[in-house]
Amino acid sequence: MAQEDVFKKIVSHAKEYGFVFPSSEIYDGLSAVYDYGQNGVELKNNIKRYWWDAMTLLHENIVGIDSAIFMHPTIWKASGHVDAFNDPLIDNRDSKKRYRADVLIEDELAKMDDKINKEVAKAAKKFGDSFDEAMYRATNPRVLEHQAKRDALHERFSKAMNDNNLDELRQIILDQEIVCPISGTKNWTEVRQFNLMFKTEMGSTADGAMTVYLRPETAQGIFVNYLNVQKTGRMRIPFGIAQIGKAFRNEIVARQFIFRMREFEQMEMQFFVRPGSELEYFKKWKEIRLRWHKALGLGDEKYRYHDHDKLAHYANAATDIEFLMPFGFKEVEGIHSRTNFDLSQHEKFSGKKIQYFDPELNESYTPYVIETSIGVDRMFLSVLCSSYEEQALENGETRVVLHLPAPLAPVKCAVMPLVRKDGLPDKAREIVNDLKFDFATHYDEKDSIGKRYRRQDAIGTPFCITVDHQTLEDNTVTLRERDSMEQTRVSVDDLHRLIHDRVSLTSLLRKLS
RNA sequence: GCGGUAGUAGCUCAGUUGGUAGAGCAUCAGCUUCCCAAGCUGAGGGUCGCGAGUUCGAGCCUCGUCUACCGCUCCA
Repeated sequence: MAQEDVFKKIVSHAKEYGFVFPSSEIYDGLSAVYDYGQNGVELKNNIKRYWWDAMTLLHENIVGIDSAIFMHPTIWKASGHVDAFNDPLIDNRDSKKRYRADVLIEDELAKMDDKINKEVAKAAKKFGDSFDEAMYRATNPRVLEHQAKRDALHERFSKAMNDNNLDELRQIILDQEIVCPISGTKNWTEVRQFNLMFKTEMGSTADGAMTVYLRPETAQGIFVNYLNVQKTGRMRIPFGIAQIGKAFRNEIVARQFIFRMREFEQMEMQFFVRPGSELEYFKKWKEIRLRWHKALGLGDEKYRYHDHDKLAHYANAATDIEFLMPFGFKEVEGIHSRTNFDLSQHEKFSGKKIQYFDPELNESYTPYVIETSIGVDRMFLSVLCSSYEEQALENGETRVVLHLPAPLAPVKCAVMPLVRKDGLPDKAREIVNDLKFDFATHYDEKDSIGKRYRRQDAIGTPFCITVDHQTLEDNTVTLRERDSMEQTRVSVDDLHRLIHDRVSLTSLLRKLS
């Protein structure tokens, strides 16, 4: 089966079994927004719990916070998000290529400069040593004419950019007869602005309202709380702050199911270190994070690092942990050495001193930061995709089974009476009422036992407990394991321990330390 | 955002030249059933993505719109 077909089946399966639904589906949906269903939310919560415990329980120098989605708008100026994601874009209808309108005009300006410079260079060659470039530029009529046109355009362009006048930008492109480098035509669309940040207003009256943004990343909530946590938690460098929360990006295109959504959830940890030691910690966190992924047992060969050659303005090292999805290796987690960029920016914009006094060095500095940032939804997708199997059975039938890591499974065990009579349901209920305090437990008495097993396979339940007539005699049940389909006869008294050994997060966490 | 393709029950799909919607699986109730989607009886569920138009009449034709997939494009 082609990988795309597998992916389609996984998407269907996710809906059919209550993992992921398209948002607002009865109103025809909302592009690139999805809801998690009754099983999806459990799986997602388990993933988050695994990450949270791995960070905060296993590292005594990492603490968590939960910052608000709304933040002071200046934060996004300091972080660079306001300026960096306001590109005016224009499409050429013939070549179907998209350009930044401002870049097209800047190129045109550069061309005009070239023309003038060539003119000057030609004159310089002609006149030799006695050539006075400044004088020539100031007096030659042709140069002056070109320069005037160029300056006029520059002024018009600057004004349009300052006023955020998109129609004017388009008009400039038309007036200058700028053509698409591919198609050579002037068949342009409107200029549109894509700001990746969602805007809203805070304050009830129109004139008193303030524009605020839905955060495009959770990291800034950590940076602006750095001082609070460091001081109140008596934290000493190196230390980390972890956070799980929603973030919002108004993506131009958002595709591939929950891989790229407009509303998504991040699990981020910012680790503050002494300047100069950042690359050492960068390396360390790359390893720690990969180990966290691999401990799930989804398959070591499905992971790879992707080191960035081109670094963002704030970073001095960056790598992705990529996972093999049905549509190829895709970024699931990013590990970045963000230098002291963010804290320095907030120091500058807030006017507050954000420094750490290092008692060992007896000096103050702005800490450097290593960031580990993982998308919850992408993690969810990687777990779902690698767990999905259409398995051919010996009897010629197929079963769909989710081989979810047991600690992440939405339901840990299902208890079912073999038949619906002779007091077996009562006995099964009794077992459920004992297990339900510790494990997500299902009870099911409907349909044949085989059908019930398949239903649990489809949502990845690791254990099925079946009550039969022998149970009434000797208090034993059969414990059926999801992946092998093998059954063992065990005492009801041992159930708790047997299940706990397999489904508790502890077993996963122990692999990490 | 552009281009192409598609949208009918929870899922997978059928639906003839335009004549008031079907199947399998799933769901629910009951019977049967001593371990891997068995069987029997019955039931519920769709204004055919949404909105206009053409027509005596639209799931089918036309336009618009929303959503998804594929290809561009973008991705701190």
